[in-house]
Amino acid sequence: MENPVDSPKMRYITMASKVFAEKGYHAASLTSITDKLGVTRQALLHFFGSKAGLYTHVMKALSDRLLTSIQNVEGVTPEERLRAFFLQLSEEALTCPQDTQLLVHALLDAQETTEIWPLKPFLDALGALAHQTKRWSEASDADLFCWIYQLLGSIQHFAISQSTLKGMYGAGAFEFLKEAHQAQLEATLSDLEKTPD
Amino acid sequence: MENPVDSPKMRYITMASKVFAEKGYHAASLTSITDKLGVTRQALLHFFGSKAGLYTHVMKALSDRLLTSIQNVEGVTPEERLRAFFLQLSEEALTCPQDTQLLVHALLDAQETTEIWPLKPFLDALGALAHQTKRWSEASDADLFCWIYQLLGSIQHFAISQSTLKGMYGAGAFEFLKEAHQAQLEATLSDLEKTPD
DNA sequence: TATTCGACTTACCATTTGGTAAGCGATAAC
DNA sequence: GTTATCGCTTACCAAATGGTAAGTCGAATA
Repeated sequence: MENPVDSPKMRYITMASKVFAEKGYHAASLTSITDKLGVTRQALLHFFGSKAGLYTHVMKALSDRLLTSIQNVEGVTPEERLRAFFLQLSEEALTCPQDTQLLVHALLDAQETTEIWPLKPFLDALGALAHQTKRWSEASDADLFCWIYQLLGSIQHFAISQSTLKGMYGAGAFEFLKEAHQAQLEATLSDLEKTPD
Repeated sequence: MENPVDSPKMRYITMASKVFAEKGYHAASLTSITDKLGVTRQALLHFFGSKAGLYTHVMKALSDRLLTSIQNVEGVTPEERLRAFFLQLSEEALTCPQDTQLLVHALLDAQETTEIWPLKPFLDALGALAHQTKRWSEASDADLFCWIYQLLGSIQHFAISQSTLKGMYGAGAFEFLKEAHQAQLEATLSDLEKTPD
């Protein structure tokens, strides 16, 4: 099984991911994707059959990336790994918000369409990791999940708000917000050292 | 100045808000809005000039609703009012996620288009209220804002994830998640009674 | 009664959309 | 040398989109 990153198919998925992330599924036309690649629309249709087919591949790639990111995170103890994961996620969501945008778009679109849940493996893996920490080993699945989801929510919501916040308060003020956001995240993560009440 | 809720213009804005919330700006066609109203597409164009014009009115109405919701919240002390506001927001985001979806769609679209910031008055009012609490009276604007935005983020992210979570884990399991989410929110809000470290 | 005006509608249009059908040129297999 | 396959392209299409222009029709106004 060959899966080179520079194969045409992969190049198309990569570019499509960018455009879908920026504009969302409906606003992203096949032409707007292929224009940046120097090929015609039909190149995409040749490989993926339809726009929906392309989107499925894009979401699969996103799912794989998310899962890989949590599997490859550095650290010895579960606490270290979980902490490192969230810090890494926060930084990437701010510097390269593509995957976050893709994911939030998918959440919003979920009501109309989706039948598959590309982020389930990711969430399950994250839950399994958290469950190994002392803080959450005894907790209920619901409590654990909500703690995780709260972190994800505040990180991703802040990330997709970037342009809006810069526009409202200025790029300078946003730098302070980023620092405060980071500090707050680390404060929440330091709870991992504690045992439950 | 007359502004009855059942004027044609208002009916159009209300319905357009629903459709824009569900599908987002690009996927929502004028026809998909007017079909549910029993009028033709041109009725909208007559009142609002263009689709973009309609969307502007929709966002203005959203902005007004958000601002009103914080001004009308019940409670005597700032702590009570802020607490009540977030609890009310969380409940409404879950039972009637329309405004939340509208807002998140707007955040995602912000990079391409928007030049106006409909939620700035809302955020400013929320910040002003929080600043009156003992917990935050001495804090920096950035720290205060991030605390608010973290709450907003987790509430709204959880709300737009509703269908996805139900699809992934089942409607029954989601009820437990909702309880845990609520409990977690109240725990965070109880921090308001404390003074800063 | 005549006129204006608001709230639409019918008719029409250019553009863009996703999708189908068929073909083409280079490389690889036989 | 012929054939098949891969990775596309050109040509074409029906449907939907936002938008313009002009007209209709009832109620308010003069």
